Amino acid sequence: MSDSKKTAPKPTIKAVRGTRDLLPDQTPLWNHVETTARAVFARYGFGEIRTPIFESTELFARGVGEETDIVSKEMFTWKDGERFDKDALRDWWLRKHSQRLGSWSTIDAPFALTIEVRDRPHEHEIVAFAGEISPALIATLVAFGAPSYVRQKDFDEWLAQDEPRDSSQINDQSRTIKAVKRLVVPTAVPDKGEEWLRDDLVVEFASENFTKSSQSLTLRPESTAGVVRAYIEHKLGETGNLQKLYYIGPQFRRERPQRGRYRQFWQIGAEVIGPQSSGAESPLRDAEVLEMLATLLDELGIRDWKLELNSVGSSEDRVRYNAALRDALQPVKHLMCEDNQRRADTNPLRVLDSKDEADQEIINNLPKIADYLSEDSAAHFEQVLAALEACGVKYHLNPRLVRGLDYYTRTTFEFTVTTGLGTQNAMLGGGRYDGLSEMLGGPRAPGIGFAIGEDRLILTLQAQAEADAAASGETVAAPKLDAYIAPLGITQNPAALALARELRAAGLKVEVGEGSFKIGKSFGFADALARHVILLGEDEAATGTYTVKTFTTGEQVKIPRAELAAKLQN
RNA sequence: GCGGCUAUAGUUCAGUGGCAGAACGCCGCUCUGUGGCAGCGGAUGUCGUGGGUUCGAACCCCACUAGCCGCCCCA
Repeated sequence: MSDSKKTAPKPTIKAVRGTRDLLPDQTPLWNHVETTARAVFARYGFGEIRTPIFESTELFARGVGEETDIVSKEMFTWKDGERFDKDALRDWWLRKHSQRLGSWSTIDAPFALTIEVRDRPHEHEIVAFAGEISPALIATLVAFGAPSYVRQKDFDEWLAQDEPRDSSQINDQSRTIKAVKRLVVPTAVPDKGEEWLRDDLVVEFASENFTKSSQSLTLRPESTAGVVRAYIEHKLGETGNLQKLYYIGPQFRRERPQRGRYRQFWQIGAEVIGPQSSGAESPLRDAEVLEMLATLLDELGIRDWKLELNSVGSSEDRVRYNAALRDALQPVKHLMCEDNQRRADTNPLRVLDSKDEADQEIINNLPKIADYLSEDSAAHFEQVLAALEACGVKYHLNPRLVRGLDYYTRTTFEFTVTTGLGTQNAMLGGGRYDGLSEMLGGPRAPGIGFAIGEDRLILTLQAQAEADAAASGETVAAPKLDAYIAPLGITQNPAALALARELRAAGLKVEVGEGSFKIGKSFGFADALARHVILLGEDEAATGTYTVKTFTTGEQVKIPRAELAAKLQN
């Protein structure tokens, strides 16, 4: 015992910031939400689409918008397939020095090593000259001509600082060594001396790009862009039909985690998109989507949702409104808070979102988007409202509802709740995106969609359930298995498993105990897990009649094996 | 990304410079074919991680990590 305490414990690995595990006590609720969503979507004619979890970075830059916070600072982006292009570098170097090289230009020159700068994988620096990482060879090369670039001492120090402190860091070092071995640069030629080895070479080297086959990829921060990409890629518009697509899956944004805000979070979303001739642009679609969401939230038992609705107009409307806002803000912006002063110049729309109390009066007197809608946009919005009223879906017009993704046009909306989410009270958001397909290089394909924050939905449901439990004084019990089989001795174990197999085949939910447990302990396990306990001892094995106890009533009966399954159903 | 609060047993938390605790839960026994109740007994642990101050640190200081709250943004 004391020995094992002396060995240094390995550092534990925990779920990374903003991610979490959903354990079996959580997943039933998640599955319930997803099952309900699928059922509702199916009734409205939606089919499921599954798009990749990572996409080309370019997709989000163009779709979501380069200037949005999501794209500019919250994406998990990396270079994939980037390899050091030794040939390209050699060609470059030989070309650069062809005159001086003369006949040398065809030979294999010794190489200089470069390493990736730590934590900045796309920057390289030269550390030593060598074909292999051997101190002897390095020493030789240093003597030969390397000193103008790197000193032996620097290289030694660099190696030393990478000495692993414990086993968990070995991989890190191996990676670095591997990087060193991989990145090989021709820079020196035997017998030509160090005249070749000048600092300007390093500078020039650093400014050249010697990577190949790299592409920038990004974990999806939202799914609409990917769905529209798929719509374009598979030419779904060519069918002429309206496409109604839904998805359920994780999204990734590198934000500071908070309650209801995670770096990996789940969205349930849907998109209605198609060529104009399919009716994709019809206000009926907007209303249908909103009515469907109201139905879904009702069926899930979300009690206090509120639909906030606005129209931000077409992209042309928005340009005009932005200009009007900018003009209106110019004379008063110096009275506003720092954030709003900045927004007044960079993104006037966002001023409308401001919660700064002192600025509210100014904001309320700013031009209203409604006054800048084109006739088409205004008529479209009116028809959406009319259809909602016909369906009896309550909404609140919020002229200050401005959404942060660039692709939104016309109808925008948000469903908020008051339970369980604190200030992150937006549980769901969406809107129309009539120009998105074109932005992604596709055909004209107006659309409307939404994304539900599943994590937030679940938090709300849990908060509601807690409030109910507190009000009624009752606690919700986890559903129990139908039976627990308690073998009374290890010799009964095989028979217990055989019985379990039989009952499970009959559709019962069954757990099997272990014959080495004492009977009291078995009862404890059984009561925690199941509604009935089946005792399996020598008597039962001999007679084929089993003792079954029902925990809720305390009743205990003997049941022949053939009748067990039927009796346990109740 | 910014500001604030927090981190001690499986869980909820107490402990503000001097032997690391309570409750619940857990384990054992009373009790080897009837548990839950009861009685008795037991173990809970790198006090988030790493440094520093101190004779002495869970406690004071610094850094880091993570969570929560607010901002920002969004789902």
